[in-house]
Amino acid sequence: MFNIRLEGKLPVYEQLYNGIASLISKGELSSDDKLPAVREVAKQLGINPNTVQKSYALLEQAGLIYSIPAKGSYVASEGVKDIIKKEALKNLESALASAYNSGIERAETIIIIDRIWGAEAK
Amino acid sequence: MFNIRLEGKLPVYEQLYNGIASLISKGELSSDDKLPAVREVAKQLGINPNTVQKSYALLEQAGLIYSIPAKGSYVASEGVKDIIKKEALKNLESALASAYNSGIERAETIIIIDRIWGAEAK
Amino acid sequence: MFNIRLEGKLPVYEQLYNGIASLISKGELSSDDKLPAVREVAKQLGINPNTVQKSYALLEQAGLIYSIPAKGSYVASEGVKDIIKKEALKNLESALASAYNSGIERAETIIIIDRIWGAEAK
Amino acid sequence: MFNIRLEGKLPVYEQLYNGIASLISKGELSSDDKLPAVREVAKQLGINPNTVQKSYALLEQAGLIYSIPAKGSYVASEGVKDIIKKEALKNLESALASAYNSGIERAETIIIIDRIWGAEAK
DNA sequence: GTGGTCTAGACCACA
DNA sequence: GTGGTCTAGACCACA
Repeated sequence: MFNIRLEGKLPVYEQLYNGIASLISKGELSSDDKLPAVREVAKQLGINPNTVQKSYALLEQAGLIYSIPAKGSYVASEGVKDIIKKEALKNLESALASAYNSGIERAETIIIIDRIWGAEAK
Repeated sequence: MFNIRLEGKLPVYEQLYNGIASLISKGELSSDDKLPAVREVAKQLGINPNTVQKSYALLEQAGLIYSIPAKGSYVASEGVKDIIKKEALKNLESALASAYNSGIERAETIIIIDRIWGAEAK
Repeated sequence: MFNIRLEGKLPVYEQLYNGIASLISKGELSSDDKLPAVREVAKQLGINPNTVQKSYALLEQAGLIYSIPAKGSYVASEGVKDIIKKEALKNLESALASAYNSGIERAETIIIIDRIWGAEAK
Repeated sequence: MFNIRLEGKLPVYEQLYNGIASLISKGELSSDDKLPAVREVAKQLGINPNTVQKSYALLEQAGLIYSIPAKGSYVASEGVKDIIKKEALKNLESALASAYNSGIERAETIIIIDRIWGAEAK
């Protein structure tokens, strides 16, 4: 159900968190859509239900989803995308400031940006 | 002794961590340099010694400084700057990826970059 | 709730860390189990909440538990027992090597082992 | 001068600490023997002088050596071997207790012991 | 109620 | 004087 690749060295629950947040901001998951059950996701991705549970808990804590006990978890309604965007912006500013402080050059960050957004943006 | 401004909503111990890491990567603190005592920093910045202690503990854990009880804390020796830079790069890539995923435009990130690095870099 | 004795000269937060890790590897605490609240443990053991907080933070850092603010702390999911065992084995090998280097006799270590594991194991 | 191999994943300063402590307990370094200068050791082992400095500081703190500024560092006189042995014993007991707690079998520890002390001890 | 942060202040071992 | 540990107690955001 979830088209999410787990890879890299970040904690699995964090990758899953980011993956779901990404699906929401891309519009592949809309307000009030039901998320697949914790056990479902666990089985499909081959990870432990507790790990999925943790990601869901963090998503709820961040206001991106809401859970109704014994019913399921749903994408939150009010301006979810904005919440995600704001959170991402905050992290970005913090990471950019740290990068600047540690002597990383402006040019280096632009290279990463072009790689991610695609250089076509020229 | 430390020229560090504490502001914003990040935890104080985290700001202090970043501030000291920044001084190291800027070369204002070099390998072998002694850091001011925990209580010294606390008094100067008007914060609690425990908070400073926490920052120092995190810096030691990250390999940026080492502490000898009853002696003091010192900037670590082996490639400290590189450690800081690598850590910052990893955070940056992660934050940029999240930003992209959440629909932030390339132009928006450039604006932040210009604000931090200074637009003169043109 | 926790059946843990605090004694000896190791820091309290370390004894508590070891005690909880031990409960997990003995199976008295299983994946997904909720740990008693920080304040709860503090009251029961007669120690300060901050000290418990420190132990919980170290356990989380070691990947043995995970904490969700305003929810609680839970035993981590993936192979917690293995993590504990591996860590213990590493420490053991290191300590035994140091013991050998410092001239401790084989017989002396066996005496300690018999005291801990119980000589009945014969 | 020092016949010490640095390898494995322990911090270098810790390996150096253990190596020197081992030389002392084996009698290859005796009371009041002069240790090679920090820079000497650093050059010979290809590591940073600060790292050596840290090991020396820890050895002094542990009472194994004493340093006379501008003269050098010397192996301590009173019962150095006993100090090392006591410290090793303390670590050993702690590690064995953790091993027991985490479900490691008595037999497993004996295997390691035989490997280190040599099975000839039969 | 819960984890997390922070202050104020004490004590310890060690140099 | 120094790093480190600990108590007592407050406040915060969040559920």
